[in-house]
Amino acid sequence: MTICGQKGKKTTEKLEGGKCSCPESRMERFIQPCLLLLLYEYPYSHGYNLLIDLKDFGFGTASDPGALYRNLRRMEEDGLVSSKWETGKSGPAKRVYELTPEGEELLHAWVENIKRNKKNLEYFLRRYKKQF
Amino acid sequence: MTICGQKGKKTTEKLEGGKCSCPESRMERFIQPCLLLLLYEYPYSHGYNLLIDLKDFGFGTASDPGALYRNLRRMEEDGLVSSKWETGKSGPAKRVYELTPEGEELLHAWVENIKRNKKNLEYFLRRYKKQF
DNA sequence: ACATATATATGTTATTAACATATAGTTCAA
DNA sequence: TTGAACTATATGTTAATAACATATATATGT
Repeated sequence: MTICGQKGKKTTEKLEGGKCSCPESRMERFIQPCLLLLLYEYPYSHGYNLLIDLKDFGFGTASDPGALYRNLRRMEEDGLVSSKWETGKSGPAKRVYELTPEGEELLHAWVENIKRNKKNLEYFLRRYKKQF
Repeated sequence: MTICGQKGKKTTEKLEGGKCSCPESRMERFIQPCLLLLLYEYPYSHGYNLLIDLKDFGFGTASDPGALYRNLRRMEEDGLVSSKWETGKSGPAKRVYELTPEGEELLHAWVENIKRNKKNLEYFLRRYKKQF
C-alpha cells in the first residue's frame, strides 16, 4: 500500500529529515500471522496489548489501532479467532480474543509463506552483494 | 493486495486443489528493488526479459506483464530509469531500459528495508519455533 | 493457416494500510 | 480540581497498486 508518512508523493520525493528514502514496505498482511502467533502464545489477550506486542515484529512505534481492530474483526468473521467482553473489571471495557483451531491451522500455513518470502529476500541480498 | 487467484474470497475459503490456504503475500512493492537490481546487472534489458528474470525472485510462473510495464513507466516518471526504443532489429519493437544514478541510489536504500524485513521474518520464525 | 512465443500496453476491480477522527474510563501531574 | 496522558475500542475515508482482464503487433513453428 502507501508508504508510511509519504502518501501522495513520488518515491524519489519521499524524504524527511534526511531519512532513508526507500519505501517502508513490509510483507503484505503480515499483521495476520503475527496476531495468530501472539494469540497462540497469550490466549485471551485484548486488543490494546496486541497493539503493543506488534512492535516486536517491526510494526513500529505508531502501530495503527484502526488496522489492528479491523483485522481482529475480519479474523473473527473468518472464524480464525473468537472474542468476548471481559466482565467484572474496572476501567475501559476490554474484549479478549482466543485462537480457534482454524486460526491455528492458518498460522502454520502462514509460516510456509513466510519461509518462502525469507528465501526470496535472502536470494535478493546475495545477488546484490555480488555486485557491491 | 489481494491473494493470488483468490480475489473476493475469505481467507479460510481460499482453497484450490488442496493447496496451501495461506495468502500468497509478498513484501510490498518488492518488484521495484528487483527491477533496479536486474537493470544494474543487465543494463539495456527490455521488458519481456525482465518479466522472465523476475521469476528468480519468487514472482512466479505467471508474472504479470501489466504490473511490470506499469512499474517501469512509473520508475521512468520518477527518474529511476530511462528508456529508448531499440532500432534496427527485426521482430516486435523493443524498449530497452537503463538505471539512472537516482535509481542506483534507491536500490541501496531498498536494501536496508529488505534487511529489516528479513530480520522481522526471522524473528517471527524464531518465536514460532519456540512453540512448535 | 493457425498456434505459440515474443513484445508492449491499458482498463477495471478488489483489497487494505494509511490517515483521520471519535468516544470512554482510569491514573497522574500541576 | 483540572487537564494531560494512558488505556481501551472503534468507524469513515483516501491512496495506492496488485490482480485480473483484455488488447495489438511481429515473428516462428507445426
